[in-house]
Amino acid sequence: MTAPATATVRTRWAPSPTGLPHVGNIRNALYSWLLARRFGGQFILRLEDTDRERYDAASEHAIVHSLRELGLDYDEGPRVGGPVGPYIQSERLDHYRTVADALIASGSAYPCFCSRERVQGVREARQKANIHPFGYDRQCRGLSAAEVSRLLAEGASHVVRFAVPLDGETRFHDEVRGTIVYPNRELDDHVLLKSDGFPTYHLAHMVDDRLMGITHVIRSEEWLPSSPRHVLQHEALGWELPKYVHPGLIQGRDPQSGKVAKLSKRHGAVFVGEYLDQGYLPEALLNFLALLGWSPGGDRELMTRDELVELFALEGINSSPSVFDLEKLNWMNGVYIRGLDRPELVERCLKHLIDAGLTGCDPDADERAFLGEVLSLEQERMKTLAEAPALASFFFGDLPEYDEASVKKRLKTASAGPALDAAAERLSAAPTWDVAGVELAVRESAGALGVKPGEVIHPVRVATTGKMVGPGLFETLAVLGRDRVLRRIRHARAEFAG
RNA sequence: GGCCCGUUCGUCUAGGGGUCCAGGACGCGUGGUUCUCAGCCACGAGAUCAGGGGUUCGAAUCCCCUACGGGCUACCA
Repeated sequence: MTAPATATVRTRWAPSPTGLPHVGNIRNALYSWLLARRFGGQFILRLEDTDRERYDAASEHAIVHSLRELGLDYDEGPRVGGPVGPYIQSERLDHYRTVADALIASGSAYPCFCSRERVQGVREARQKANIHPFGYDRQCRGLSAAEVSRLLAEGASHVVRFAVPLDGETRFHDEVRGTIVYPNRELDDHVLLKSDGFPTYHLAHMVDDRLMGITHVIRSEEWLPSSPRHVLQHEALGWELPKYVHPGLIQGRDPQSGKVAKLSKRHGAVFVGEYLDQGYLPEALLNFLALLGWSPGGDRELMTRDELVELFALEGINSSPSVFDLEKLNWMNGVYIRGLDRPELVERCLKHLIDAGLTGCDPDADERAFLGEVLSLEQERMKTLAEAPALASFFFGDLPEYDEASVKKRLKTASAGPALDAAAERLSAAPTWDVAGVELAVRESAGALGVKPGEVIHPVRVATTGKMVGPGLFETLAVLGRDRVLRRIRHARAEFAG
């Protein structure tokens, strides 16, 4: 795609603060952000808080927080402001009222005084009798002007509905799907303004997109069926359509039934904050999410944020749904963790180590250096940062936690005792305590006993780390330090080895 | 039920009429490296491109039908 010659690209992410943002929501934010950054435009955050019943202040914070943690900076929005604010819908109610009035004046909308109960009853009856459209039966659309003003004067509760054309069809272009055709007779007269004076999504989003100069509306497939309503509203107002982009949905699998469906509590919807807390790196999450429904073409998979911006294009977006695959995210996160340099690795793991009580909340330079040595030994084994404490805990404290199976296999054997004794003796005498020094000591112990190095290495590993899996033994011993190593070997010798 | 959208290895995907008896990645299996695990490297299994009809000299690629999957069907977004 080529950059629009005249208008600059302006995209938005417009979540409603009714729940914490999950990866499905964030992917749309990502695509919107990427498009804006790719073409040097603006990315806007707008809060669609028009549902007073479901409003949740915590999710509002989570939305802003998640974007910040992921580094998806917005040019305009709540807190930062901007030229076409406010960016919170509840603060711009008059705009929606104005547009609704204009629509009423031109005959494209009308007040509806029907009760919720009647509307619901009608809907059910029509659906059962297969009368199209299934929803509202347009009773109030035929009200005389006199009747309307009488009811209005009485202060009768009402909503404002859009007058959908009775026949014909609505067609529009979707950037990833091509032409979409929708028969108008399937569309009932949807609500524009609720009885509490708040707009519905149908009205609010398009008014704001217009007023905020949004050029590309990126939202998932679930919005496709209501798009013709939005197109019709634009036509009624004589407004130019933004470009519509409807990527396929992200689906999750229900562990019970194995069936896939739109991400939801039951179907694997995990909040982004949770992934971040679990130690998934923002850059890995973004890279992975970008690939769920988009591809740069070819074999390219690992991409930095900048590369993503550089390569992103609407053409690569997929119209078919995709299943969120945690296994692949785990792999990718591991790749990114392995790419971290030592100070970064320490920085990112710090929170988890502190929470686990392995280090103080403000480690000094020496402690950080030690953490760096420890973590880089475990780095290649980490799938998430949260695994750091469990993997590295044996580096801390007097004694490690001894794993029963490991002890049984490597320490409670006839050869373990002599091996530990020999190792302890040579290690205590080792002239230098570094990788080469301890390696020499351990190998000489084996030589003296006339056994293979493994016969000493394995018992020493369990004696000093408590487990039979872990980083290379010599590197481990070097970091552990002579005192700790000898103490542990002697303890294991006395405690376990026959 | 109705309408809309979708359908390439288990999963994410490349591919857009001949170079595809379909390529890459995750996962899986085997082997190598090695003190274990991990990592890394190599190899392998895995898709009659949902099925059926067309169009064409030629179709994963274009058209139609069917099946299946998903979405929507609120004074929620």
